[in-house]
Amino acid sequence: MPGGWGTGRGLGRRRRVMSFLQPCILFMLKSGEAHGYSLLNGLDEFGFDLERLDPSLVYRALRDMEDSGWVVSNWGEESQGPQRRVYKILPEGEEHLVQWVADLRRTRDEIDRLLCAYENQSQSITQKRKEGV
Amino acid sequence: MPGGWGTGRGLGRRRRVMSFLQPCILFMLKSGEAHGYSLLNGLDEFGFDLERLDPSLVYRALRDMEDSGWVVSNWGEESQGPQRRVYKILPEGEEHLVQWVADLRRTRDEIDRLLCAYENQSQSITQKRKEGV
DNA sequence: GCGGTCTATTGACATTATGTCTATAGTGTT
DNA sequence: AACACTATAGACATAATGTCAATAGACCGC
Repeated sequence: MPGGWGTGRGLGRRRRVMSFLQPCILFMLKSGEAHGYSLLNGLDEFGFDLERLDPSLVYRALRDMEDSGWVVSNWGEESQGPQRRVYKILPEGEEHLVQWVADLRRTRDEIDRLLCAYENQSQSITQKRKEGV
Repeated sequence: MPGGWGTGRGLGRRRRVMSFLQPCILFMLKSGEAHGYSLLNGLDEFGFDLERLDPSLVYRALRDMEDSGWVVSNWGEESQGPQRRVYKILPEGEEHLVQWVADLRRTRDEIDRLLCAYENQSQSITQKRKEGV
């Protein structure tokens, strides 16, 4: 949603989030600050296949969220290895996550509606076949 | 999926369908042939807001699906009003819908996973507060 | 018989979201 | 030194959507 949404027609404000990436990362940040690489490795919990997931997507998501004002970063205390940028969630980010969750819930319900309709239709066909119609 | 998916990294093959449009239309076409405008008006059943939904999206979805070989169209028998292009689902379309449904089911489950995690976290915080921790 | 409204479809252009590849850099291992 | 692993960034390509505007027949009212 960088920037705000159009005013015209469309699918309704905006297409639902499917790129789960941002909400998942935001959610992980709720339990404490972290740097990109560790967040990347935590994403398998949400169904991401780390073999395929390109790290640049995660870093981009973080930068975008920082531009949106949902998270802040600073270069972490030097430990070992290369410098790491440590991200922290902001109140704006928490608020946004609440909305995102509500949106995801609606999305799930809509998917469910289609799935139910699909299953019912298949079932009624099977039913008719059983009844010899 | 026009054309096939990349071979590199990414979110894993492809991002899940969220633009529900194509699967919903395909599903409606399962119960009988129809033209764009009537399909458009049927979309409110799936949670689309017809006030906002730009008709061109529906027509484009239909053309794209025809290019993909999932539906065919021909100009309907002249009834009244302007000419209408009548779409029919093809076996390839039905097969594709099956895959789409499986994909949607996975998508829903992944959303559920995040939602559950989110709810559990909020709950455990409330719990801790109750316990005075 | 002209203007508005509803049905019906199309095309062009703009913007956003994603995917893909490559570069850079420090650290530890062999 | 070559390699693998941690860590991040940038450029470019493509796909998915959104937005606008044009076209056209039919019907309704005045």
